[in-house]
Amino acid sequence: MTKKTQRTERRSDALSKERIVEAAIEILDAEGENALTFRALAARLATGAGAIYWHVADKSELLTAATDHIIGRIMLDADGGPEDGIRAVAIGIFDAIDAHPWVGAQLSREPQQLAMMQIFESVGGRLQALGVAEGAQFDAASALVYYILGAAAQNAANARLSLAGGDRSASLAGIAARWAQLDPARFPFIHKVAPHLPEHDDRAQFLAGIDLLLAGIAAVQRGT
Amino acid sequence: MTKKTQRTERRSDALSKERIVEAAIEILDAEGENALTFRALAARLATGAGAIYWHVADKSELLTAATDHIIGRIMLDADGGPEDGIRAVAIGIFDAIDAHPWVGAQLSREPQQLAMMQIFESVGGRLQALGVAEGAQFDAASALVYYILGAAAQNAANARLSLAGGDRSASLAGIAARWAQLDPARFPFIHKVAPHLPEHDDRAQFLAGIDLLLAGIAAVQRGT
DNA sequence: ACCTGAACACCGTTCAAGT
DNA sequence: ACCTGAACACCGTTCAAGT
Repeated sequence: MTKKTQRTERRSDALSKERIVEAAIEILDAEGENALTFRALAARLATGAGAIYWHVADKSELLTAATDHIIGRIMLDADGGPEDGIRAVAIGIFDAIDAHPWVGAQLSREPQQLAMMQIFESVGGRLQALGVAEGAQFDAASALVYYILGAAAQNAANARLSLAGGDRSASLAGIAARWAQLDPARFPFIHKVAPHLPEHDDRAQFLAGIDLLLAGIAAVQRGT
Repeated sequence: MTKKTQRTERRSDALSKERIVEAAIEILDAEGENALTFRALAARLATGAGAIYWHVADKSELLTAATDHIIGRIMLDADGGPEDGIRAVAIGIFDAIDAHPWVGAQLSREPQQLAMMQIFESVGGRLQALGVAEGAQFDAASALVYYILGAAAQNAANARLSLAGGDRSASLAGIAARWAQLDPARFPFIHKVAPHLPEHDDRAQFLAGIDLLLAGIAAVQRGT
């Protein structure tokens, strides 16, 4: 019969690393990497800037945790046979970085973080299932992971540009225009390719690269 | 017969973009990315911080110019047949980033810079010489460039770690130790691979990845 | 144990003033 | 035209002080 029970709502939101990371992700997604400051984060969490340091060592740990959070979720639902599994992992990462460009930058900044290890493990394990020779597995896994991260970082950077200047097809057209300005004598290949850029599908091209690597791995395996 | 000609030595070193970029490269190489500030740069050039802005728009342009400077030199001396030329370009970039880790980070940050275009052109042109079908050239070139940049960024990050903690083999051993601590049930592949890490050769592994891609490109070409 | 918020040291960048 | 250096706005991080 206590009428004045815990009417104070008990701030269900006592600060925690998890809540901090979630708020950081919201800021990163909505306003980009530059907008994530401890002051902005503290304001959003309605606390002092210093409070965050009780739960998180520094900004680097915050970004690492945010990246692990995103990638960790992805890695759960990659399925299918070994080859398709590798494609699924790759596409999962690609789409995650499309949705959260800052993840791409962070992955290539901090190679020892858990997210990287998960990617490496899930690719490597599937290569084993694919029957790749023991001695070749490490190199093959590295190649796939390097490729995935390289594409990820590039896409993150391009997304950053698009964020600044309009939509995707507009910014592709802008890039094509810049390419066309390069000296044709010095850059013949780029000139030949530039017109195809606006119609070009990042995601399909990314997958094509994965398939090239898988084809190379298969070719080496059968001794071609 | 003017005795007091220009005895003032005429500071042969009037500020210029080129001198600024060179000084920036020296700081980046010697003390890392964090050490490059406009104040440090001004001090080294014996001028005011603001003077630099007369020659360079901002820090981003400075890093872009420094990166273009390094990569531009590399691209001149890649030689050999088309396949070997691609390997030479790749190894040139790898070694450049080994010597200047900050280049690796910068390349994946600014994909539209001249250095990237040169890499793309020199890889793409050689694919054409290799006889890769028109429609497959763009994807193949992208795959190679993504891979090269991904490996570059990872190596840059690892070099940053080594710079902090001792030499390369020591830091590889450190990484192997961290890998061994991961849960073996969740990370069986990493556990199998960890012991091979200390004896492992970054550069050879990087080249192995290039060869996988070239093998894949060849396989697709002959329709396998 | 956890939070507050002022303070510190340090940035990139600008700009009035000099030559 | 080019340089100087103080000033501005803004960081990450620390820490004495509170509850």
